[in-house]
Amino acid sequence: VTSRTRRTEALSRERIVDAAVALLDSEGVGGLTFKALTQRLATGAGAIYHHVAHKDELLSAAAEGVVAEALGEPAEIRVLALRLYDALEEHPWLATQIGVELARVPWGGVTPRLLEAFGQQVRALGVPERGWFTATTAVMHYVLGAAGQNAANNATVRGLPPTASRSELFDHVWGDVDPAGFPFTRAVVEQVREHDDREQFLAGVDLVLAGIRAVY
Amino acid sequence: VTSRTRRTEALSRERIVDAAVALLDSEGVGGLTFKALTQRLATGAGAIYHHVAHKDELLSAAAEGVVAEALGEPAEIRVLALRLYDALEEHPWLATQIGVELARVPWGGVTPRLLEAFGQQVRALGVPERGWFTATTAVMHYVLGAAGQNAANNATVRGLPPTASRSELFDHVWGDVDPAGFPFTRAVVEQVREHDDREQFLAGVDLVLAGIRAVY
DNA sequence: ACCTGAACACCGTTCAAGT
DNA sequence: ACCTGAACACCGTTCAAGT
Repeated sequence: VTSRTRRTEALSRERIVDAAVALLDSEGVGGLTFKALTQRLATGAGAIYHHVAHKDELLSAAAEGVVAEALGEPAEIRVLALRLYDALEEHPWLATQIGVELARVPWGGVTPRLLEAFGQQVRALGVPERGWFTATTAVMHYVLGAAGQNAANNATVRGLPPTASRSELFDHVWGDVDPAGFPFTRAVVEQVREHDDREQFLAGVDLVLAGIRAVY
Repeated sequence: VTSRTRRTEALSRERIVDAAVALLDSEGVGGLTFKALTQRLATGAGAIYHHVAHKDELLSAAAEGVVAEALGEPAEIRVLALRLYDALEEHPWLATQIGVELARVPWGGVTPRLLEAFGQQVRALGVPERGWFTATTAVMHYVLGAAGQNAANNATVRGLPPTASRSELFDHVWGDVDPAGFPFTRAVVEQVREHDDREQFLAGVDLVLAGIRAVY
């Protein structure tokens, strides 16, 4: 006999983190509460604290799992960049959380993982040791920043009525910006309207790569 | 006669935002609560809501004020970068908040301000219009990412006993990272130990600038 | 050891009442 | 119009009690 809300598996850190990721994906950062988590896992709040020290650790673990999966096997920088681009699109909450992780001291799991994955490829490009840090962080920060901003835009598109055009999205993003005071911004937005987001993103990666080649 | 908790000035949006920045600077993000704010301003919670829609708007306004002041008059990219570097060091909470602002749709005041300031300088470099967006976002994301991470590190130093050496800081940042699984990260940390943070940061800016010159 | 769930301290926000 | 501050709904975390 099975009860109506039977516990399929024993509670574990892994099951808790998986449930957290599912909640973050479907409800956003605000959706991850201990109430929602205990309901989904059919357990009590204390049970979760038996596997995880506090909510921050849960968010870190969620981010690390997704980042680790996205980075996957070693690959050239453009491939790593696109994998993160896709991961951020799939998990929009990840952009902000990666920002939190990079600012965390001492370093958690996400920061060394990113540094290592991109760094090994920078080394493979033939960059001398003195340039490793500069080159790696330049790539990393561009990739995470640009991919994060793109993810936020796309998450907004999904929230608009499905008939909304790409133009309407841009008008929505543009918002209340005063065109008079921001001539450059206005020109850039008009120009981006016609470009493919992914190509635009890769152009930025190539720009940083060109800088690496020019300097080292 | 003056009462003991006299109200020096009438409440205004500006005074509220100033108090918020002061609280954020001294207590961190966690220190900005309506309780602390009402105490500091000697008022009630409702009074604040009469000038500001909700806490998010308060954080946005705080970030915009600081960013606007940091950007100041137009200047070449390296100067803008250093101004932001210093501003983030002085206001560590700003790093995370800028991340939030860049992900906000529709755009708030911070994003167009940053895009405009850097963009005008990119244009001045002679970059053709098709490269404006790519070049500007590449610079912007590197500057904000690198400066933010540096700010987080320095905020941690300030929290350590004043006798703590730069080496001890690095050991603290390094934390529990397993050297075996992260050979590149280990090498980079050892190398960064001996460099000046600000020069390191500027080297990254120059790397991106070299990329811009190489591509356009 | 692992789990339950009521209790606690704290938070952002609202609103009837005051001036 | 501007302000007061108690009340409300909600949140993360704790802990005595159960198995």
